[in-house]
Amino acid sequence: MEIKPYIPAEIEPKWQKIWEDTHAFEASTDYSRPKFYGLIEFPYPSGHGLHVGHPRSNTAMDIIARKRRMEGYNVLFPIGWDAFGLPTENFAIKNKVHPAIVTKQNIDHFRTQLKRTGVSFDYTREVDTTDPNYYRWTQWIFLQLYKHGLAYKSEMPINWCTSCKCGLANEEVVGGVCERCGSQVIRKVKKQWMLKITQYAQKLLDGLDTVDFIEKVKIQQRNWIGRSVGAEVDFKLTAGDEKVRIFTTRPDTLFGATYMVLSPEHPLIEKLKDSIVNYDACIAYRNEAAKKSDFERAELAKEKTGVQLEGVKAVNPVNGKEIPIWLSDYVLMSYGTGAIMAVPAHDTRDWEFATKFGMPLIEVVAGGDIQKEAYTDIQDGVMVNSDFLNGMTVAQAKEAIIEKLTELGVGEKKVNFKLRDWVFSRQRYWGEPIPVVHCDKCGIVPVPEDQLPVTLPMVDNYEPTDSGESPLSVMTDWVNTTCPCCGGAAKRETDTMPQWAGSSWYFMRYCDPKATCGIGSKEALDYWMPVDWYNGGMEHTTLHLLYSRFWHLFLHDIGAISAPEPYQKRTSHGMILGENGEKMSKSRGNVINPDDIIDEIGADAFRVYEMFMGAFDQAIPWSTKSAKGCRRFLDRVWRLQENIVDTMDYSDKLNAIMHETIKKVTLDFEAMKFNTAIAAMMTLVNEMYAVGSVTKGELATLLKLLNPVAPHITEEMWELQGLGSGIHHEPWPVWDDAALVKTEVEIAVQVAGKIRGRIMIPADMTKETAEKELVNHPEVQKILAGKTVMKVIFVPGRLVNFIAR
RNA sequence: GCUGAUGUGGUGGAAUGGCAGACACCAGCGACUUAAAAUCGCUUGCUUCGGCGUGCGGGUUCGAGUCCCGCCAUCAGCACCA
Repeated sequence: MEIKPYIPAEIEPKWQKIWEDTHAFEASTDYSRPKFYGLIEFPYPSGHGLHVGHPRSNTAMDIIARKRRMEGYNVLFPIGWDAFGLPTENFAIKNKVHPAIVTKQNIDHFRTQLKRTGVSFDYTREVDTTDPNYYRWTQWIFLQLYKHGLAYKSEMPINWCTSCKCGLANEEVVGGVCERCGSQVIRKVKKQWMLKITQYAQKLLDGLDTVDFIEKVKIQQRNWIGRSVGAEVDFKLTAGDEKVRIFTTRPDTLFGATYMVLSPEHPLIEKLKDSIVNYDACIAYRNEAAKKSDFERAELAKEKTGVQLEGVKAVNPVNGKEIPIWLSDYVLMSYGTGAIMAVPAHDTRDWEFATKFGMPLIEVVAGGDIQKEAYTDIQDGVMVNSDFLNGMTVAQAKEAIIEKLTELGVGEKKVNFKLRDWVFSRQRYWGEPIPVVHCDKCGIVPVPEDQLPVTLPMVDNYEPTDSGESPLSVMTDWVNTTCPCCGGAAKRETDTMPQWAGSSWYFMRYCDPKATCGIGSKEALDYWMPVDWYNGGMEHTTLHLLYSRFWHLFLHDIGAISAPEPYQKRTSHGMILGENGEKMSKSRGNVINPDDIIDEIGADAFRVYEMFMGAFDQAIPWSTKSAKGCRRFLDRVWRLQENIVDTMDYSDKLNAIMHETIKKVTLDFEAMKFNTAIAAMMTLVNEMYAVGSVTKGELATLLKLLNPVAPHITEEMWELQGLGSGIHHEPWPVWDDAALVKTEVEIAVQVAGKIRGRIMIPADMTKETAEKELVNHPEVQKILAGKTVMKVIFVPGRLVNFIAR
């Protein structure tokens, strides 16, 4: 039969319009139906537009969402814009356009591009983090955190460019110098708003046991939180009344401590100023250390540096021994207490430091060779040189020493977390204003909730200030206000929130995006939350995923949301690399624009390729040639219409493979093995061509299976074949296990594990029968000629292995 | 450095401890065509035809791409990019 040609440029816009006009993918507010909430990370609408990486996650969740609709669920699959942030602000400064205007343009561009890919987002629920109706509630959440003591101000080091005289993001610091001007960047201390995420460390850890995240995400989060059990121990000093508290995970090695190390920023240095003989050298060392990042400082491979505090020593509380105190930058103020006892015999970094500076080693756990390297094993060692601990295992010694320290009142058991509090201030314009005012009389006063949002003033100058304060600080009309408490003159907080703020609760807002009396109505939040399935990048595992879980756990605790955890299931996609195998970036010149690909092969083929190109969770280089192969596949699907047998039954020849394919595609989609699901459909189509014709029933099933991946072509063919009013609300196909049963199977014949031939046997042959009788099979006889069989191993449906001599 | 992952033909990849290379891409040959494109068909890991082959070296097992130990290489994150 003559059929019209397949022209994606005609059918794709046609169906996109029909879906929009019929509200096909809008979530229903019929809360009696079973729900499915599928989520992708909302994009940052950058000026460069969509790149081919975005559609990977989008299409994957789109497949799941479309399949769920066909399975009868009320599906929420929303989209929004994470639109505050540094790149937009920098673009705006450079090009003299207001960030709000840039943002609007970028969002419009992104939306247009996204719509072309045919993703079934519910665009009526769009969320934009820069919309005052949205950030009003971001500010509200901040106030709740503040009221519950989880937001506080603290001195924190920031990156400070000595030439631009402004604070820099880590990303703007390249190799220790300012990305813009190349001048040296130092760490400068500034008062910053902090969120006490550490108070939720244990809850964030425990919650992981209740959710279905892929294992590597759970492991990364657990390691990031970094719970470790140890002890805090007080060391007296030989000068002054001060004590130094140290944290250690190895209190059992206390008798092996030969010196102490303080972080160069440790406040004790100031307090002991008068007792320290070489105070100037200590300050010089601290200034040197300020030039390095924590990351550089903690590096194991680097040469250890340090300076000894002269004039003061520390006293080991268990044996009264005096040990020297050093400053070294490998001890960070941000972890533990900023001070350690150094046990060079049993800690690698201490060992390196001690070897370099000639500090003594005392072996307290026997079993290694401490002259060669630190002995860090905690399983097999036995305590020595440790007074009352001698002869104990490491585990026993830990218990015993903690008991002793507690008894003496010089230490205690301590759970410590690597997780640090969240630096929440930015000295930037393009972010949510932090809703507090500073009053000379009343101090920090939160803006009353009914006065939210505190809107960003629309002004012309949002460039960084020389003082390092936020650009908002020079907008006196906005800054000067009255105190909500006493009515006197007060000043607004001029720091803004980080981009993380808006992205920490957007998934809640989708449930009820236009709510005006809260983050969303209780009814909507109760129905939709938690997110059933959240797919995103591995790069968001430790920060965004933890921050947003923290906010959600907190909102649950104050009764604002019922579900305890925000995400029931979390999966991850791999990054799409350029054709040269490198990360796509403008500077490398290897960026692929989806618009170009869609122009060339159509959105459906683009989607098929995005899903077919490789394992979903792996990084894959892009290949435009391979993408064209996917277009060929759709052409072949289209041309199946040339030879159709008008029956809804499956033909005998294709019945088995039809059911196999339904099963494979159904299960593979759920496991996000999209590449093998598509391969199975390709195999089915190849088989249909081998048969020479398809029945209308076979074609209908193929179209339904393919619809989530290639929605436009399948809608068009469904209509052309007169199969109904829209494939997207057809029921998902089911397979019949009975149709999969085979009477005969081919198995491999091995001799001593090596393949020697293949034979056909009845599919239901039992292990006993096979092991007894397969030796007599004529083919097997040939293979085994002249050998004596010692043992037979039979694996049903797979192989038989003869151990023979 | 720390944490997590990855390594299989010319390329992307497939394979509950059980027939390595499914499905594609590229390339080559053939058909159709005045010709080209498109399409269709065939070939396609290496091989001295014995075999050899899943980054390298060991191990467990009747059997290892898959499990264990030790290396090497690459990628992601490292808290102010999001």
